Amino acid sequence: MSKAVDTGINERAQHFLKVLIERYIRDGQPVGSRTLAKDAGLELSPATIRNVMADLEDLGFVASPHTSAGRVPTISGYRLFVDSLISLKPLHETEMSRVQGRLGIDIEPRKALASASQLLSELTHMAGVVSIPRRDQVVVRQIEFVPLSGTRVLVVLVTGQGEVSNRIIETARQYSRSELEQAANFINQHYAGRELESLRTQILCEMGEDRVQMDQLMAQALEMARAALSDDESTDSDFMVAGQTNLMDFDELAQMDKLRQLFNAFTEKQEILHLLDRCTNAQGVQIYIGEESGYQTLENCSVITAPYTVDDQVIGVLGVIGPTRMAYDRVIPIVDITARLLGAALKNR
Amino acid sequence: MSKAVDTGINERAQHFLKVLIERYIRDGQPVGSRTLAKDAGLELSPATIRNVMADLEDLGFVASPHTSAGRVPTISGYRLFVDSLISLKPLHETEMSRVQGRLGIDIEPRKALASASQLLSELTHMAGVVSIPRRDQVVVRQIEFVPLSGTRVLVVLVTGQGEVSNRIIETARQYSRSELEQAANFINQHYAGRELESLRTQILCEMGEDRVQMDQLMAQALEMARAALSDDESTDSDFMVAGQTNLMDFDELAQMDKLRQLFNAFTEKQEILHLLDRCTNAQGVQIYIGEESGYQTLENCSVITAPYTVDDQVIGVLGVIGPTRMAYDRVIPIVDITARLLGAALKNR
DNA sequence: ATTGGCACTCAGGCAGTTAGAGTGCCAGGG
DNA sequence: CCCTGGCACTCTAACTGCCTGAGTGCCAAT
Repeated sequence: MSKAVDTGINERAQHFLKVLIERYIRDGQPVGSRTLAKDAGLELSPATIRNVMADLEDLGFVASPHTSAGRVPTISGYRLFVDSLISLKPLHETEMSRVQGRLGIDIEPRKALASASQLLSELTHMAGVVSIPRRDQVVVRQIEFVPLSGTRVLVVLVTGQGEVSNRIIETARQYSRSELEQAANFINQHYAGRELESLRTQILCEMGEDRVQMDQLMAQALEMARAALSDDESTDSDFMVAGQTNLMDFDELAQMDKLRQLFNAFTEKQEILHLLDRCTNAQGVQIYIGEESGYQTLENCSVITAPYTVDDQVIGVLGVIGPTRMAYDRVIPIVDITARLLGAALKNR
Repeated sequence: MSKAVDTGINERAQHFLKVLIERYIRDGQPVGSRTLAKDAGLELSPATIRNVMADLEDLGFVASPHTSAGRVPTISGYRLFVDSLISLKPLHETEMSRVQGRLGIDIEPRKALASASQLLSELTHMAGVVSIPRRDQVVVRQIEFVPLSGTRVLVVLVTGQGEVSNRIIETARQYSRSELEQAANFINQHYAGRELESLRTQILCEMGEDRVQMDQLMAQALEMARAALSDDESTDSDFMVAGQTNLMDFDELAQMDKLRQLFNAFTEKQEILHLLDRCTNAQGVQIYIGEESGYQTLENCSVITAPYTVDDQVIGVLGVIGPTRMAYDRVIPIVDITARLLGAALKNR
């Protein structure tokens, strides 16, 4: 019993597939029977290999671009490879210390995210992406109201991670500075330390229920908080990219129209955002090979992601985007480690 | 006496140059004598045209890629063209109303900038850039200090345009909420309405001079303001891009290495930033053709910029980046108008 | 089951040819 | 003096045929 899945091929064939894919990933040329015979280690003639390769082709794990070229892995080939054949290569020490250095503990959250995406792109020579944690999964530490001109009020929100965000709301009437201060005090005393999302729902709930017992101050404070937390822009998530241009170096992405689509996907954001969102739920490294992601745009690309967590709670996803022909054995550990260390870096606050 | 500059060529030759460049801009092919003879309107034979073209080549306004190709404009050719030959094409009505619609008066400054760059890229099918106004050229309307944990104080700065920015400073000792409030009051009363830059220098100055007469409150307030306004990150300027990928459609930029350099320039920002900065001082539309910009990266590109102003004061620059072979006659008015309307949109606040 | 042998296929590189576009120059004409 | 037609020349781009190397599939022998 070798691996979990029954692939319809014996262990020797799997070994050949593994070697073939490793070779193909290395030099990007279709792999022929002669080459494979040498690489495989076993003392077999090219002719034998040919038979095996024909089988692998029938099962859809490899394909040949034309009659007299070698074989190239298919999507299913890669899939089998990453699922059960691959031998992961741990990071080199120098790489490891580099990641640790750049994701040191005493770093602003925003910068940590930037470093992470930068690191991913540098280590893999592909594009690194890091989703920016959604505000509503974030702990509210403190809220402040500052009067502006007229009925406009500036709301300042300080999160548990030390990030600050502000927004301007219109109120029904003009409030004095001290009124606003009282309102803020009220909210801070009663609700600080909650997640934004739960805070929002609870406030809405209490406004519905206990209307009778509320004094005017409470009512005002809650109304203000409601306006401040209403979810138009604070909810929509975002991500950062680094090393986009690395993708231009890969021959398989060298056609302008494809490349353009891909780059547009980065600027329009929502497709990628969807994809990253999907990965939030899974745990550990996830891999989408080529069309598996479900986006036309990522046809010739693979995406490797991992959620990053603080106190065992997923707060975001990071990953790498590159051509299907990528060094999975190196990239997977890189993504894995980076996610862990980013989580750690965000914790110390 | 035709135009201001003596170019060493008579009016007829200038006319031919104009027609040649217009033609070349239209279809990107080297223009031959036969074609030019037809296009020029005058009843002249190709042979005559050839003589003129030879002159133009001697003077460096055109060049031929190889013996039996037509002529192509050189940098100096384009320069002469945009300086004295060009006939600008005003925006089409539909375009005009589109710009007006998207830069309507009641719009957040941030969004106005985004719209402007978007518009530029859409109308020209090239890349649109808009510099983000530097904070220190901006009027301070209001400042607030909010106590955080320990000695950390959150500084909130409201600008004349209604933008809000915040930053966290470390203070020498812990301040109470009311102390901070008094300090803010003091600053607001004495200094509101100034430009950030002048405010900063004045505060530093007063701290030096009148030390004697200051009571403790004033001293604290000024010290805090100094810390808040010290210029590490608040000064460094930034810009936004739209339609980067449009550049991938131009044949003249189709080589991956060039394109990559160009895209990197967009992400690394500082080169472009320099260039935009330079344009701040000039007034009206400015044009850099090819190597004129002084950047290797922009070798095959032209940059057309215009500063945008509020109350006759320049607060930023916007522009378009595209291949040297671009429709200058259309693009120049587009940049011009967009700058004016962006200025107008930012004024109403 | 493995292997060597053989016929077959295909891409890519090299050389040669041709057609077309355009040039420069010159000598003749208004 | 400026313009023009004519002519020889040059260069590119596209097509052609040819050849080689790499690789395959199949078959018969071990």
